[in-house]
Amino acid sequence: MAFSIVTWNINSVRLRLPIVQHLLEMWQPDVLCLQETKCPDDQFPTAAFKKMGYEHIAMHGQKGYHGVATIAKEPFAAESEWLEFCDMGDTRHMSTRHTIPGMSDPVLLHNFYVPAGGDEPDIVKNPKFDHKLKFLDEMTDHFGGRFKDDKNIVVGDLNIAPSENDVWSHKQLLKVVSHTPVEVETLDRVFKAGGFVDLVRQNFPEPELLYSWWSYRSRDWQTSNRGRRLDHIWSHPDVAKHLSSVDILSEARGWEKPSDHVPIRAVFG
DNA sequence: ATGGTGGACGCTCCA
Repeated sequence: MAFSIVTWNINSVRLRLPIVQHLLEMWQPDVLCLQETKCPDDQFPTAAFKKMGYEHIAMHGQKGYHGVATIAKEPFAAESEWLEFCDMGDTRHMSTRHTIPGMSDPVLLHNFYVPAGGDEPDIVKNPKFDHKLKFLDEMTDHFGGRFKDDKNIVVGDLNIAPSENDVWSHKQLLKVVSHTPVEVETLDRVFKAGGFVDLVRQNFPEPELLYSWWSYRSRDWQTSNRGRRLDHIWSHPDVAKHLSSVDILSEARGWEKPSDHVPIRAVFG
């Protein structure tokens, strides 16, 4: 029995509700993790999801910025604590426990929206870049500490394209926030602390070019194809063993009023 | 070297 998890930075769940519904009809995932919902919890379009058979919703949102939500067909347990990164109070993380058929232990599914980090890759001149690196350091602490005995899955917009095959031009992006060596190294410490497997790369090995995001500031995203792989799905090796396929839905970048990110799906079993 | 677009909010910030 297959079980699928989708992650998507939706850039306003209320504005994008039609394309979210389209995705649910198309893929019917068991679990959908959204980032950048930009929606306070009491204004989340809960009824629209319930009407589509997604009756179980946990969210952690705020007015105007950030916000994550995890939506499922079957019941799950939401962890009551969110990581309060850097004491900013930003809604950038939530975690939920799910039972996946064929797996003996429940998984702990982390839904992340890592800070973008501003324009300049300098921690002195740019406090947002400093915040991004500190946020990642706190992730490393948590995966080496409180979550170390869990079967973790990490999904979300991590706002870093780690490999040279995750960007349209490695050379031209080395000094661009999202692909700088210090970000890649800091993210790699998170990855190693959790003992993770990159499920997307397990399915599409290097050197295949993979992108999940194309800027809005481009005349024709498809022709110029200057993308970056900012969205990720990682898991504990015991979970990775059950991976059967991964899909990156690039065509969603061309949908009506698109997000600048596209959905990624991992299928288990 | 610069600007390009888009969303939320409310006369501006963030990506």
